[in-house]
Amino acid sequence: QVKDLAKHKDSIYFKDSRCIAIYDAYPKATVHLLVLPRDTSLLSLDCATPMHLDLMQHMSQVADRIVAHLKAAQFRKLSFKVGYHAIPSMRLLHLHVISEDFHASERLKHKKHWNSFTTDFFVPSSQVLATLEREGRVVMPAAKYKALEEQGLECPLCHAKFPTIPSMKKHYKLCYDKVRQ
DNA sequence: GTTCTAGAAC
DNA sequence: GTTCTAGAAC
Repeated sequence: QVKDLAKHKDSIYFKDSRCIAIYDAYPKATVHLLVLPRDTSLLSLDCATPMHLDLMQHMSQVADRIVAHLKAAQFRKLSFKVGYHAIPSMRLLHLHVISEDFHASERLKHKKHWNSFTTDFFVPSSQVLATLEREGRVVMPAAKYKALEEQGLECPLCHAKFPTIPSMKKHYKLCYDKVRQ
């Protein structure tokens, strides 16, 4: 909820005239930040118009600069994703900046959590911008994305399937380290 | 988001 | 018996 942003007061990572980056209160990986527009009339991807392209491109650039900054400093071993949830949990547009070590967070507890960051439910910022530029709007079909959110657990690296979150995370830690070495 | 719990899976 | 999930209630 928008009111919950109040509790982020002490967790501002970056701020400029058009957007603000905060630490997610429930990080689903080692690093999990949100980039929010300061223009709170932009509530979701549904209401994004070509008028918002400039702002959303700026948010994307800020996210990319944050990733570069993190990788240059203490998180040089991590890789990151920058994107939007197709069906967001919070009202007010927010762009996720998240490291891909999803096995590392105790906050990632449920299948929906896993699927929301490892499947196409997570839509890269670049893809959203390209769609908005080409089509003038961003449509997220509810049925398609609900299905992605509810699907069985699958490793995004090797596509192996697992029945439970603990087994999924245990595998992913190994798979992630293997891909990385 | 959290806690609680029934029932499935192991 | 223990682990885990999903759904309800908050």
